[in-house]
Amino acid sequence: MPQLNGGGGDDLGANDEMIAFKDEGDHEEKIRESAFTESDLADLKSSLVSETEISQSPAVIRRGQQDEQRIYSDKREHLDDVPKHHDGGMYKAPYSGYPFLMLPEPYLPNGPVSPSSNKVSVVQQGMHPLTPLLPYEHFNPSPTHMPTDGGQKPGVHRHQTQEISGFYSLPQGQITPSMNWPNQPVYPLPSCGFRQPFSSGLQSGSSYPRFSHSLMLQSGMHPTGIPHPAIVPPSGKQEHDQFDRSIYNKSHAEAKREKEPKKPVIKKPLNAFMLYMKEMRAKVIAECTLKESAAINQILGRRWHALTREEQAKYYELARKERQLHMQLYPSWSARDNYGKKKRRKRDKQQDSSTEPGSPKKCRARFGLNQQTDWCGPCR
DNA sequence: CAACCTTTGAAGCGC
DNA sequence: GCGCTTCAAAGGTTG
Repeated sequence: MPQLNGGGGDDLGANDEMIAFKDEGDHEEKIRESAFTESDLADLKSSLVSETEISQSPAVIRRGQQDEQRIYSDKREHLDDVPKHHDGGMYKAPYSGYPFLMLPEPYLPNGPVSPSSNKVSVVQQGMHPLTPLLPYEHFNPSPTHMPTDGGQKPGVHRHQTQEISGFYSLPQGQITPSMNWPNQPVYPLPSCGFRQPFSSGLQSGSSYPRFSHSLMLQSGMHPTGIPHPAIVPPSGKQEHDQFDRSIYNKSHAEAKREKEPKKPVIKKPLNAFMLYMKEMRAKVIAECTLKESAAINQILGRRWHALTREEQAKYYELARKERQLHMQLYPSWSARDNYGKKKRRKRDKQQDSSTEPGSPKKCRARFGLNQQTDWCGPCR
């Protein structure tokens, strides 16, 4: 784990992070576990057991067992020494980068959150439990979205407990682009003389993803009925409508066959840099009046390297929490599940253009980026 | 309208 | 175990 106070590891890379996670996991586990009661965790455990029982592949079983074992052993290990850092229901994490680690009671299904409140305060409501960068502004946590009877859909993971689902049973909320992390560095708004070759103007509103109501209700939903940003329609957002239409263009059997195996796609959890990009993108857009993501990402890549270890550590830590939660929510999921689609496309493309010296598109893009060499200071 | 571009990091895969 | 590949987000651009 990245050293928050500058002590220890030099490398914030994935491997070191994971190793450090194992070594320094006690603190993290305590933080996480303080969100659950013992009975909650027992529920989680039993549900995970159920998950492994209904899982088909050995890999699924293996991961489910591992998760179950890990979670339960962690629970048993730390249940008695979990630091109680609650203040008015909001956990005060010792590490200030994660005010959202422990969700206050309003996040729980039975919490006092008013379902009618669409605009909620940052961090507290309407956002991803671990990434306040992910708004759920179009999600209406009406009771119809909350499976209180344990109703099970095909392919649904039964391990989802109410406690964990509480993490995701978030009311509508909106995050302003200016939302910051507690200790997040603030970049001054420059008089940016950036020349943008691609576009101009700042789009009103946030660039953060917005999950449409219909999307959530149809397939952007965690199997438990809890929407999660990691869950997207089977073919992705752009193919969403196409998917429905195509069914009617095919024979009934074909459509049925095609429809059945398609499950909501569970996306990979975001890594540290992705989380950083999500948070800072709007800021860079505002500062540099840029909209083209490739250029923005280059800026963000440089800024990422310019961050201090401590600043990066916040995101590595958050990413680790993301992975943890993702693993708990989808024990049977593997990155392999989303493998192959682009790979096949790329392979086909390489076969087609194996004799070509280079990609004109890439050269064009590089040329376009060369036009941006006169970035203003804040955009470097 | 799918694919591309661009970034870093995590994970999968093949050897 | 190492190196390569793929995918995660984003949205303008391209074909």
